[in-house]
Amino acid sequence: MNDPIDNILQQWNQTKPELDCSAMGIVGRLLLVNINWKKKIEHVLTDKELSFIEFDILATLRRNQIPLTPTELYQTLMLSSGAMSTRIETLVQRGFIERVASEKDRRSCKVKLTPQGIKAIDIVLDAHVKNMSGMLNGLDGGEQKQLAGLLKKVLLSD
Amino acid sequence: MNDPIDNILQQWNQTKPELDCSAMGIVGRLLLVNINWKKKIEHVLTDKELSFIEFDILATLRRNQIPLTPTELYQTLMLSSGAMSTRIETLVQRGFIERVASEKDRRSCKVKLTPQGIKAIDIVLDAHVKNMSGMLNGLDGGEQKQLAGLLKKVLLSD
DNA sequence: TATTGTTATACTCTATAACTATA
DNA sequence: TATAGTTATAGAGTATAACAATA
Repeated sequence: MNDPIDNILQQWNQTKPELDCSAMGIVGRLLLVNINWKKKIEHVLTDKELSFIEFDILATLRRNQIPLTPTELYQTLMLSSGAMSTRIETLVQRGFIERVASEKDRRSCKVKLTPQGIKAIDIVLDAHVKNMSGMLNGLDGGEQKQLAGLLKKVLLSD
Repeated sequence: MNDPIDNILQQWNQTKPELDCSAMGIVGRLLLVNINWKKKIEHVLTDKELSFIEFDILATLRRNQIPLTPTELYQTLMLSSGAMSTRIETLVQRGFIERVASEKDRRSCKVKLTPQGIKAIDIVLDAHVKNMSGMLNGLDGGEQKQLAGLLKKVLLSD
């Protein structure tokens, strides 16, 4: 059975037979799976009126249990400070988070989930986890473990 | 050995022990590998003054061997017609491609690589393939085949 | 002087829809 | 009427740098 990448590799093979496409077969497939999965994830999040990065901020706060500074957040989520400020502000205005002034350092603040924010992220998280399970339906349990292991190996080799 | 996702899963486990994180371990790792790999790919392409989508257009034309219409291009590359028009125009102005008027349908045209465009994409492609091979250094040959197979299975189950 | 966080600015990229020409 | 491709517009999102307050 052929997937979309098989067709691309076949075209390359006909055009440039000397080209070694083995790496392209892996990288191309991973990028394509990423596109498909991201669409499915965003579909669930949009349903709850959250962007991917907004979800990431709320989820990061939730699983850390303690409030984080804007600096910690933009470093964790690989965003500029300015972009993080904007995101924080819109989440504050929607009642999901609040800024708590620091007592030790008066330049700084902690970003904290509101009770409403906790409720919202818990609901979205539930839908998100179910959604991800569905995305993996094509693999059995053993294959899922295998895939996780291979991806982990790639991450650790970076 | 722990990767970044292990830490996230551990935090979730402490915060919400009832949450089944097995799917998150796979999806999270794939999204993270995608971020890392895309950065590396874009580093090589930027070096040659090409964006990812510009590279994709040139590569699509190269491996198809025959010129394609703008419509075929934006459908293949999942872009709007307007966005594709803009991309085509900048590539024309840089001498990589040209529009050839269709004889059969005077509304239409074919987008064709110039000799300079072919030379450019061939050089970039070479660097790109080498780059991708390097990205897979952490896996041996058997593991690479395994990963390709698992990703293919995911794509075919969508 | 350096750092925290915000604000102002400008830039890139896109989708949408209006538009032209042709089928 | 429908379609191919372009153009005009507006929106989302970002990084950068200037900025104010504090260390």
